Amino acid sequence: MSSPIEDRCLQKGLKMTEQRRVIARVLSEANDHPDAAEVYQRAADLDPRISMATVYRTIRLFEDCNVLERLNFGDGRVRYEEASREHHDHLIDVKSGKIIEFQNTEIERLQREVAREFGYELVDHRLELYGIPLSGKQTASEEQ
Amino acid sequence: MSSPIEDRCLQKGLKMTEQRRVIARVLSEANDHPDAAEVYQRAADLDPRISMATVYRTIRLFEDCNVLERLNFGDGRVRYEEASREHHDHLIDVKSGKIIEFQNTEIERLQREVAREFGYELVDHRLELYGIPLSGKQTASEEQ
DNA sequence: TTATTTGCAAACTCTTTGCAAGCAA
DNA sequence: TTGCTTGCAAAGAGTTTGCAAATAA
Repeated sequence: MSSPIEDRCLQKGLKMTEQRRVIARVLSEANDHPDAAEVYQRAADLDPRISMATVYRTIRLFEDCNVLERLNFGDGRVRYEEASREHHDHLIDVKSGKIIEFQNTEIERLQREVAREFGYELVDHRLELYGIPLSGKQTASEEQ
Repeated sequence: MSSPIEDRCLQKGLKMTEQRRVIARVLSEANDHPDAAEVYQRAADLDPRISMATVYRTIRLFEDCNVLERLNFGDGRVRYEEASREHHDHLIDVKSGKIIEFQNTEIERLQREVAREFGYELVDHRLELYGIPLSGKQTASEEQ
């Protein structure tokens, strides 16, 4: 039983050890944005033969292979998510910590425009919105 | 000779030591986005009686008083800039590391709209654009 | 078989903290 | 004077690395 991340590693010719398979599965199955310690926790639950050092080495390997994306919401923890998924930005609920993923093509278009105004071609961007729930309103998402 | 940050600290009733005055001046005079080590370097050049611990404590103090803003461009270094200045976002030249500050009210409006769609009131945001210079073009800014 | 990967523990980097001495108000 | 601030060195948190044993291909 392989995971999407494992498949991408195989395509790239990486040697797949049991530890890497487990970590790939943890990351593929994560619907949230775990940090290294959380990845280790979940991987160790599946297979206790995994060490923290291997988690760090594997995370870095996956990053270098562009199968994993590093997130940094400025709270001191580096978090990760699968990189193969469709592009999106993040809306963070500052009360609960809940993270909502969204896309907005109009904002993306304006970003390219801003970059071009300054003489640049946009190659990447990072957009995070921080919000508090509107009073008396149900939030529009149930994602974690 | 006081600096804008020192003035704001005095308004807030902070006890101003020589160390705090020097660090405030370093931060007020910085046109770039120094990290803690760079702040220490510049402060120690002005007054060798300053320790790294004091730099960290003072940076935190200034942050808590909202005279200093924490930046995180995802390169593993936490950087700072004076918080009293007008709001802006950052365009990072990935070739040279140059950082350009910009404002775009249309993007900001769309951000509030996105947040509201999900049932949130936008309280903060972080937007960073990463670009490479358009070939054959002069970049539109000389800022560092 | 053999080059790569792993676990362990030590090392490293960045940041925070306890404490006695120093200083601003 | 007196409570806040400092420098120092030690402690923490998070991450990386050297090395011998284990393992995928």
